[in-house]
Amino acid sequence: MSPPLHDWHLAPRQAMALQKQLAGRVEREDRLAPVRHIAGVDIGFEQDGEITRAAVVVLAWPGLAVVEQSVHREPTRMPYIPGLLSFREVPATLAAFETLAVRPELVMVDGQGIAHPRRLGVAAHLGLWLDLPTIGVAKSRLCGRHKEPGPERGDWTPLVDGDETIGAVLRSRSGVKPVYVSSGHRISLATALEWVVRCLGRTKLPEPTRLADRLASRRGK
DNA sequence: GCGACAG
DNA sequence: ATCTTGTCGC
Repeated sequence: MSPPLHDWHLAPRQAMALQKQLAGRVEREDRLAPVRHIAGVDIGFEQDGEITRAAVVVLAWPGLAVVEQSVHREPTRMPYIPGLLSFREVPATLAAFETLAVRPELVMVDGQGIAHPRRLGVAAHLGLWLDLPTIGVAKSRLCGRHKEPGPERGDWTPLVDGDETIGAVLRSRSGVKPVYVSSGHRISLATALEWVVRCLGRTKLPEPTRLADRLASRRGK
């Protein structure tokens, strides 16, 4: 389905060099097909982190009804290293995607898109491998500076690193810590923000990510 | 050298 | 990420 871009088992040093190279291939402009299905992605762990559990939930648009789910478990490959999260989580995610009957036109990932030191967070990296539009929706900040967004749902402020705007800090729900939204691949920040807001339910996280999070952590409802 | 640091 | 009950608030 997705052509191999590179090897996954790399020393941190090599992984970082690869990220800089791949970042040059990430598209920040919109290149979206009509959206009929949106996928949410998240990773969880079992047995003290020994097992990595990738979860993908596909929702229909409009309506956001769940149409398909996929879970893939495998031995954890490497430890968590800030900035190298994709090397730990993307392989398992790709395996989960391969069992899907539906190919979504948009994917939301729990983590950063290009709001990353070398502009290649998990969402951007996954987008390159799947060659699909992806959006990063993180619960906390990895890099960049920003002002506090307004108090109402939908209020947001730009996430800036140096002289570059790498994402947005969005108040997805009033009275709750904001989420960090950034384009992953084949989508602009403005469009990414529109889709995240459109997919908001009554919780902090947009539905795709929220449902994937539950499935990955194997929590019921 | 001293912090910061997605999940 | 994960270990975990009750509790405060809309």
